Amino acid sequence: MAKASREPKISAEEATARLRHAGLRPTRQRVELAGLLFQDGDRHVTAESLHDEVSGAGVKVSLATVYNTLHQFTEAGLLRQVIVDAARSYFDTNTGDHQHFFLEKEGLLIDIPGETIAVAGVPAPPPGLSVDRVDVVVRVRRN
Amino acid sequence: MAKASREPKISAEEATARLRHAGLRPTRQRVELAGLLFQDGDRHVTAESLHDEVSGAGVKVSLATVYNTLHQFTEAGLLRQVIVDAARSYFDTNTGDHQHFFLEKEGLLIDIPGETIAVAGVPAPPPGLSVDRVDVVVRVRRN
DNA sequence: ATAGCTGCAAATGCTTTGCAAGGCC
DNA sequence: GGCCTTGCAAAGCATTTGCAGCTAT
Repeated sequence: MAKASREPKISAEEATARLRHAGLRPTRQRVELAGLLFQDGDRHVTAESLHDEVSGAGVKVSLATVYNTLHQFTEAGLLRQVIVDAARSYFDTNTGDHQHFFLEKEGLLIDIPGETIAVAGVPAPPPGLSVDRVDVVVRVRRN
Repeated sequence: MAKASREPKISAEEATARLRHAGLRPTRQRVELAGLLFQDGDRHVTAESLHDEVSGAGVKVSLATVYNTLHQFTEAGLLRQVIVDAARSYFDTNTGDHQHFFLEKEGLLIDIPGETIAVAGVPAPPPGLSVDRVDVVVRVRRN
């Protein structure tokens, strides 16, 4: 059930550089997690899935640290949080403008490039409010 | 802090009829909750807010029953669940096609009529999947 | 009568936090 | 050395569930 066809994780040096850039101290755990997360531009993880993955790779990182790290990465702009499921939080390594397909049954997220979808007719928000972001979630199910 | 300008709740008879229609037994608690929920077509509640409201009205209903009732109403098609916040579930009395503004800071949901927003360019979902629904959440903040 | 509901309290599942020990600069 | 980070375990929340007692039909 492990992901067989993923590019090898990025080097510790790359991960370290990336962390320093974001103003985060490159600890062993962060470097390890960054290595797994940023190997390509399209990953969706939950704290648990990432913890399983890093644990499966033989690295010891506590679940609490995974949670903390995901939030730190998010604050640093390295990740984006995606809210589609009441039960758990997803984190997306793609921080750019894009939307998602979501397969609720399996907890699967699939990116939709930002230019693909056009949302027209968004009304002006009520007085005193301004638009922060427009999220589109295309909920899908298996046929 | 109570909502001062809300229409009086619908009569117990109306609520009862509505419940029977949905195939739900009109118990005291359900009639009471339905009366509060369906007084107009645009309410967004959480289990806790509804529990506070019904309790504040001097009616005794346990929080567990509020949760159960919200889910039963949702299954019966009387409510729709809205997922915009990782921390809590919202239920919307408007079950028709429409979208939402969401003020995260205050947990406030505001309806956007279905015809207002047009989402174009939704790509065909990956093979084996079909679109269930397209949710648009316009996240706003106070100026 | 009886199948279905309710309420309480306990349990659950995800997430956060306090704090001592350890690691990076 | 000093400050930041980690890890564990405990705490926290929203939500769900088991089950005895109650209620609508």
